Parts: sequence; structure tokens; C-alpha cells
Amino acid sequence: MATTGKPVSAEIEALSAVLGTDASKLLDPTVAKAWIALLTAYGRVTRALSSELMDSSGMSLADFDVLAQLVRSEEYRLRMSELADAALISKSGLTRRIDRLAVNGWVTRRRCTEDGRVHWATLTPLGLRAFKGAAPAHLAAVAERFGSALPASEMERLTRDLLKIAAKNAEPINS
Amino acid sequence: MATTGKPVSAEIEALSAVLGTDASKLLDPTVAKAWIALLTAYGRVTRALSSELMDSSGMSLADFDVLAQLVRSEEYRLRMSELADAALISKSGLTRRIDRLAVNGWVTRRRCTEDGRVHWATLTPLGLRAFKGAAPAHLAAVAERFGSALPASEMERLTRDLLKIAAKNAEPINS
DNA sequence: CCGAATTGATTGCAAGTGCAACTATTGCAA
DNA sequence: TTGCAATAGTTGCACTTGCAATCAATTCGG
Repeated sequence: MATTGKPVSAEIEALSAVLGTDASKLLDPTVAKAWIALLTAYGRVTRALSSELMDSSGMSLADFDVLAQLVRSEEYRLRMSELADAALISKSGLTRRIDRLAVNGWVTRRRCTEDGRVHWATLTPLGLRAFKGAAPAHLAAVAERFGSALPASEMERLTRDLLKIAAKNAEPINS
Repeated sequence: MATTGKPVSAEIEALSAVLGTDASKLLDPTVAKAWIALLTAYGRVTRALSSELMDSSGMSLADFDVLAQLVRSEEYRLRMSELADAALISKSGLTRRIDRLAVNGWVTRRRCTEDGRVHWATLTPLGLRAFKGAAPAHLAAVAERFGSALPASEMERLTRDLLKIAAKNAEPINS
């Protein structure tokens, strides 16, 4: 979405001309600038991290997230829907992602004996090894591409601001 | 990626336990928190905006961006690759997106008479109408979901920080 | 001028995605 | 009990995506 490097004020002016109303009434130029900055920063960083991770470890960012959630869970396992929520993807998306991870031998899927509706996704030793192999480079890349741009105090302020935005839009993904 | 509402320090500790090294050496917990906050804020806001826009105007966020770029361009037209860069999508993605927009009658695609390699994507009057119909609600939604979370001065600081991050990762998409 | 390199755009392909419909299992109420 | 509602997960579908290969037009070196 609208992420040129060009000044946003011009963009707002162009929109005003077209919309026939003062577009800055609809969207404050300050906000528009910030929004475009967010889209740009997010897009560039994730794009770079994604291809670096794929090159170095053969896994996607989404794969890494799923493995990370399993790594930090009790007994290296989670229910499918817990895992979907934690990794911020839809349930159907997770089903197929686990299919792929299972083909690699990185996770297993087992039906729960106590409640037959539940399926456990469990990290295998091989999956743990894969994660351990991928994590150092990936974390270092996050530190470099994202972390090194701002001093710590500013980073904390950024976190607070972003969490306020996130809080304004809180709703679970799997309704 | 890894976007639970849970404290990140726990995440980092879990990773340290697994990686066998102090994961905070690899990724400062302050940075980790900020990164997860960015992912969360971005994911929630764009998800909501996307479905609201689709419901109200039948266009995707990507469609809106493409139309917005054309609206603010000279004579409502851009070369395919200019437009791809401006809208932050790949060239092949743009080709097919323009296909779809052309089916709606919102844009036309014409070969350039001076340089036969170049194709112009041009906004039609119908496309302009569609954009004018969609923009007010969408801009208002950005104002509400994103803009209203922070006061203006904080918004400006956020913009500066995000642009620093973007600048650290500057590379054109279509290499 | 002619052929090779370059540039602009499209297409084949092999993914990934979410929604809605579906299956399987369990819990609960009468 | 029995049958219906709720819950967990999977699948069909239609659509998007990006990369690499390809086609088409232009430019440039000799």
C-alpha cells in the first residue's frame, strides 16, 4: 500500500484534489505519514529477513514462528488451535503448514487420547535441531536490520506506541 | 511470527534454554519486544482495514494502493514497472493485478507508441469513481484504527523512528 | 547496418492463504 | 439413553504471490 519514498503531504494534496473534499479532514497528514512509514518499514524488514532465513536455513518466516512457539511450550507441544493463535495464522493455514513441517520430520501430529477432537503438534528432536541451527542467524538479522536502527530508550518508546496501536485493534484471528 | 501477548522476556529465556547460549546475546530483549510489537500492530491493523475495505468497496488493500498511485500521478497513468515499484509489489504481481482491475473497467493497459516495450496503466473514469467511493471510508478507518492511538507529537516521533528503520533496509523490490 | 546485450512486461509454475463447508468427537439436556 | 449443540480440525475452492523463464522491443558496439 502506497509506499513511495515521496512526501505524504503531496499525496494528501493529490487526494484532496481528486476527492473534492479536503482529504486532510479525512486523514491527518501526520497520521498518513506515519502509516506509510509503518508499511514501508515492515515491508522492507520482513522481506529481507524472510529471504535471508530461507537462504540460510530453508525455512520460511512462518515456519520459524511455528517452531519457535513449540520450542517455548511445555513438552514441546501445543494443540493445533493454540498454535494457530500463537503463530497468528488461520487454522486451515496451520493444518497445511504442519503437513509440510511433518514431511520434513520437524514435527509430528498425534490425536489426543483423552479428547479425540484435539490433535497435538509436537516438535521432534530433528525439528529442534533445525530450529537451533536457524535461530542464531535469524536473531542476529533481526538485531541488525531492526534493532540497530534505534537506541534502546527510543526502542522502548517505540514498543509502547506500537502496543497502544495493537491494543486499539485487539481481536482474535480465529473468530 | 511469534506474536502472542505474552512477555517477551520469557520468550528470550526459553530460547536461551534451548539454544544453549544466552539468547539475549543474540537479540536484546528490548529489541525483541519492539519487533513483536511491530508485527502485532501491523498484523492487526492491516487485517482489519483489509476486510473493512473489501466489505465496503469490494476492493483489496492492494487494489486501493494501485488506484491511489494512479490517482496521484500525471494524467492518471504510470508505466507498469513504475507502478509496481510505487505500490511495492513484484512486476508479475502487478501484471495480474492490472488484469483484474481491467476486467472491472477501472484501468486500461495500452502499449506506448514511442517505446513498444513500455505499457501504460491508465485509470479510467469508472476507476476514479470507484476510488472516490472507497477512499473516504478507508481513510477514516486508518484514522480510527491507527491514527487515534497516539497524539500528534508522538505520531511524528513514531514516523521518524520507522523511517530510520526503513532507511536501514533500503533496496528496491524489483532488483 | 547487424547481432548481442539490455530493458519492459508477461507467463508457467509451485507454492501459500483464508473462508466456508464438512467430518469427527464430545458434552449436555431432557 | 438419545439426540442436538458445541468444539477441534481438515478439506475444497478460489485467489494471490514471487521467481525464473520467456517473449518483445530497443539500443549500442563494431
